[in-house]
Amino acid sequence: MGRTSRKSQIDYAAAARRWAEGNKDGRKPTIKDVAELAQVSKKTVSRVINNSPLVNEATRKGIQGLIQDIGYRPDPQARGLASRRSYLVGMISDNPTPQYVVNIQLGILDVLRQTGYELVVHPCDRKSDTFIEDARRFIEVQKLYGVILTPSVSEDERLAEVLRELGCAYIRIASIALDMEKRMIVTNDRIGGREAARHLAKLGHKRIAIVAGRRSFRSSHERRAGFEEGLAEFGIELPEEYVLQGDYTFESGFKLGSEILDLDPSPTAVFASNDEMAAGVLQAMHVAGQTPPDALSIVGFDDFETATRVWPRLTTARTPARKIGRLAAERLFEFDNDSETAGGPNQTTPRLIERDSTRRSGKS
Amino acid sequence: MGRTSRKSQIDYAAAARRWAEGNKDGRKPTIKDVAELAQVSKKTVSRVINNSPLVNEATRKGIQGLIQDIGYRPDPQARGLASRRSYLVGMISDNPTPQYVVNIQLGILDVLRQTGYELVVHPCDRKSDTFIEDARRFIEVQKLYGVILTPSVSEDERLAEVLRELGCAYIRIASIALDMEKRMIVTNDRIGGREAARHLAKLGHKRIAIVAGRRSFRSSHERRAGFEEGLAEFGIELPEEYVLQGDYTFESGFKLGSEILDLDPSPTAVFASNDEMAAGVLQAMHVAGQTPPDALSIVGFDDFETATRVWPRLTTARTPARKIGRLAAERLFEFDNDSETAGGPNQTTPRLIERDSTRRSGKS
DNA sequence: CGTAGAATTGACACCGGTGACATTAGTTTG
DNA sequence: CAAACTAATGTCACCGGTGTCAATTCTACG
Repeated sequence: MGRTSRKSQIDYAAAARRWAEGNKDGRKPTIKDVAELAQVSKKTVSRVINNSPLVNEATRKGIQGLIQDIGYRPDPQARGLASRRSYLVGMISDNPTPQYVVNIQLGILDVLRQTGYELVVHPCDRKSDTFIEDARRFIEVQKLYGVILTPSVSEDERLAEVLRELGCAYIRIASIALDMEKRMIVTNDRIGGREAARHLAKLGHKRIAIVAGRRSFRSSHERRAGFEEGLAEFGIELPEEYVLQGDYTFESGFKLGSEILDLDPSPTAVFASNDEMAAGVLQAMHVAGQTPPDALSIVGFDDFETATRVWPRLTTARTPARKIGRLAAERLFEFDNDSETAGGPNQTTPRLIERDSTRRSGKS
Repeated sequence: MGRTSRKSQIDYAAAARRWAEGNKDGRKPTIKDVAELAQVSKKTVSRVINNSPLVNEATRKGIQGLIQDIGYRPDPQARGLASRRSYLVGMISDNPTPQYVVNIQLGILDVLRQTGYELVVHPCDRKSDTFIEDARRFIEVQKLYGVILTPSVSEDERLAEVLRELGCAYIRIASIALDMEKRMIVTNDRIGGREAARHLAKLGHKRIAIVAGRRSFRSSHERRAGFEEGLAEFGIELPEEYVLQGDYTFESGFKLGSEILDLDPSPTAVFASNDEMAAGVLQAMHVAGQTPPDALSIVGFDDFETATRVWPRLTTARTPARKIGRLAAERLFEFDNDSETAGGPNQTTPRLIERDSTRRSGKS
């Protein structure tokens, strides 16, 4: 290999200077300009842009330099039109927690920044009856390169079906594997729930309640299942009246928090399956004149900002949202591999962050 | 006007049926297909799509129906390529508060949804030395239709200059008018600061401190200025030692909160110029064993989620973020008017929300 | 009724790239 | 040295629209 270029040497630097000269009016260079300056066809420049292996090394280097020098940027619209794709990645979400959404976005962008792709955000309402239709149009019309789905839309099988049908790459972020490995980022909420239970059990708590999220959410189910597993390890029962049904909102946490106060025998600890509800429970305690963790230890889930803003600061299982976004974007770009397995890490594990809302049982 | 179409009547409905017949393979229709079915040129269909007035009413109606029936959607890439524009709106932000960012996004999307435009998010770091260059590339390469700038990037004059130079429509969200009216959404933070002061003064407080934000932020300056105005109305002095310099972060609020405790004579109230810092002050009180508003009334600013999550819930001046996003997007689409004035409302005013973190001075 | 002016429509090149396929040049093989 | 490859590059139509300007059809009017 390593044949030298077949044409007489081109002075690319000189070509770049020539361009600078002849372009006083500041026109943006196109592929045609590059081709002419480099004395090759547009197609060869196109190959360089797309890292095609079918280009002589010397030619490639020269053209790359030229592109740098004159500041040529391929037009994504033209590229997309011709190749029936786009350089856009969509994020479809219906999660009401800004903290989560923004951090996932940031994680995705950490990766996209290096690729020249852009992120188009698309919140949605899964309950709308045009939801699937709207999403389909969005994906089809924009010819999205890929889509990242956050909970709970990520759990929607109809949407996944549409994505497959359209041949669009996609990654589903969820708490369990709902799809082929390469299409999932699994957050292992079950482990987080287990850690929460273990933490409280180790602190000597026996009467522990749970404020659960909506049953239809996988994460809610997983967090609870993990929690029960953790309790079981310590031989702790979870009586039915200790299971409070919330919906991940602060308000539901607040309401259930008051109910906890009426429980008899009263629990000494609660696991709220997200921070919002934990904050709600906490506030209910304050309103009732209690000061956790005196009478009640509280563990949350997610470690979003709220966890450190409230007092006492919440012990909570951290969901590494930004990292999740990053992984999702990374996997998205390896999606075209033919196998079903992921091309890299596709799991994250919550870690328990101990703060001030939990303490040893009995101490007061 | 109202001349009838010159060609013999076309049965558009029949044409649509014919399409459905001949398209068993589910190909997406293009403008060419529509044109052939309607027996007009592509250009006429193009005119219909773009609401050109140069189309006979009957023809327009027929083609519109046909487009509906066969589900034709113009390709934004092709449109953009030919007309040297795009159907993308950018949001450039460097605000660290997820609550704010997401709500602005939602507001923008409320408007975009009806237009077929999509939102591309672009967080940035104003301190990076390639910031301007990066932003320019983003805007130029994507040929953004318009850009919405949130504080504090919205205050960056270099960026505004780039936008103007590129002929890109843009809206700056900021607390004072920094630009032509049609390019601004003004949030009137000064009024919010004034309301905060009035509220505390009316409650009988005389010794009131302020936790200010970074001096270089306009909002911070405005909030403080308004606050001082409000105090002045009631003849209240703001001694220098009552001005604590923070930076809008929770941590700075926390740190300054402890310092407030050491002040002598100690203030009976504080105005923290955003909720994050207010929450920090509040937490510092808790850590010191105090329970606001007993010894210290606290007023925040923004009314983001944090305000209602902490205990006591914060009295605060509400920044209607989603509405701000909505207004910004609306104004963006009226941008092409030749005048310098805004085509609709371009101001919002914070409203004081009274909660539990403030009370009458002296009561304890 | 011929003609000017307004209303409508069309022809065609072009936006800036890429796909499919052809071509050319250098290398290896028999 | 011809044949058969391989490597490198080019040709040209086309992606799906829009801009420019010309052409056609009406309507109004002298």
